[in-house]
Amino acid sequence: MKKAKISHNVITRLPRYLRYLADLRDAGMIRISSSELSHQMGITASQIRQDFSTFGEFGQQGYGYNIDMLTKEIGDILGISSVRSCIIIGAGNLGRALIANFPFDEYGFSLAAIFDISEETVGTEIGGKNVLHANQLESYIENNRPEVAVLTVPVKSANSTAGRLIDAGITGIWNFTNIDLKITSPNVVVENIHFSDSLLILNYYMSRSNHSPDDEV
Amino acid sequence: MKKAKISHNVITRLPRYLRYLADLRDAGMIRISSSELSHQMGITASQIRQDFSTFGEFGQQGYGYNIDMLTKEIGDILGISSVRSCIIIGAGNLGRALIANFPFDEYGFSLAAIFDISEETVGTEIGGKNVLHANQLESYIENNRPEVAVLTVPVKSANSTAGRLIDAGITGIWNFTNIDLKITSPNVVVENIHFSDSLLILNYYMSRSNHSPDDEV
DNA sequence: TAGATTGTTAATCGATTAACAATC
DNA sequence: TAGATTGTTAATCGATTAACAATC
Repeated sequence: MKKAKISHNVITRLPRYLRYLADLRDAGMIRISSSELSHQMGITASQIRQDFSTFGEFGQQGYGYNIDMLTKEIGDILGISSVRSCIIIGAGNLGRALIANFPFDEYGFSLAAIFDISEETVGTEIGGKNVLHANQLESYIENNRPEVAVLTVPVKSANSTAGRLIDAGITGIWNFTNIDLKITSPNVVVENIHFSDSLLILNYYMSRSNHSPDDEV
Repeated sequence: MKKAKISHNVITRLPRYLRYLADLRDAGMIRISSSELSHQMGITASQIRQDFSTFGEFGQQGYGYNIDMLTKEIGDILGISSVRSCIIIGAGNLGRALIANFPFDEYGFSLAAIFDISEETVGTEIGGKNVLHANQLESYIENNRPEVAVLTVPVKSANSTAGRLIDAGITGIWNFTNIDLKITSPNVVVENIHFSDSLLILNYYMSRSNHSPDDEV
């Protein structure tokens, strides 16, 4: 089964399309043309049509795109409709923030368990879930088969934890630690959120901007 | 003063170079060639040399790059050495996580103040700093001139808060809210951390991988 | 029907990779 | 010096934009 390779750039735009479409729907709109969406999003209508046509024919000549229908198609492409079980490793501040505020279920995930190693935290409840000790990771994964781990542990235990997760059968890691995980298994998907990289990029553009009005950012 | 436009792709790789160089230095290494770094990072040596040469001549034929020197150069390009004052708006879980764990000073920032609107939070201390009420934002910014705001407020107040920040003189926003801020001022730099986009991308690649061994990710 | 707008092909632009002379 | 490795130019590859026939 051969698949045409779809570029990473296209994939990264899909969630953004989804956000704009949700806003349009919330505003009561039914349909939108690529050119109108282009104005709102600040990208070319050509790119929008190219992006969508990568996955199918979602529009209609002379009409544009039906917002509900397009939302559903993009959601399906991104896998929102299928539910994947995930676990959070590390119930520190960041882990707790995700547990308290992040709507995993809106994005096709269900949060199944929380792990930590701190004596004070293990056994307590966070967000209605009992925090398990990380030494139970392997047995939990074998028995419950979650697919994804949210990695919010300190940097120094990041790689060892990731290794254990993968050995136990985890196939996706949402990595919040500020390093590139050393992973050899080709079947594991890793998606990074590198706070520090992002802040440095902000720093870069700030030191380049504002100095002369004709600079580009 | 005309500057050659440097591509965003190059900029996004700089923090990653910096992380690898720090690891190499920690491992006691003094110098590295583009080809050795290429193996470690999984990108081509050609790209590495191209990237660096965008900013200057940091290497030496027959020798490679001095790690300390290269680290310093890239750090300077990213603006690590200059200190920018920043404030956090929103002392919820995420704001607190950043205050507690994120080493702003390692990346050229100093955290100057924290704002919130909750009666319970305002007036308390977090990370050794007194939490101010958000109605003092304007006066604080005018008096203390922080450059950057870390936006960790709920989505519904994101745009209004951003507008106030910019009106008061903030020129950089590290945006953790899950939306694209509506900002018209051309001199404001925004860097987004969109958790939901990232998780959807993870979801996409998971639904595409593991099905057949010859698929690419 | 006439106007609007798609899906797609072709053209352009930009980014990555390859190659190699320069030189440490 | 000989070997290694850079910085840079040229070649390739891929992504974006433009154009337009198809068609709702």
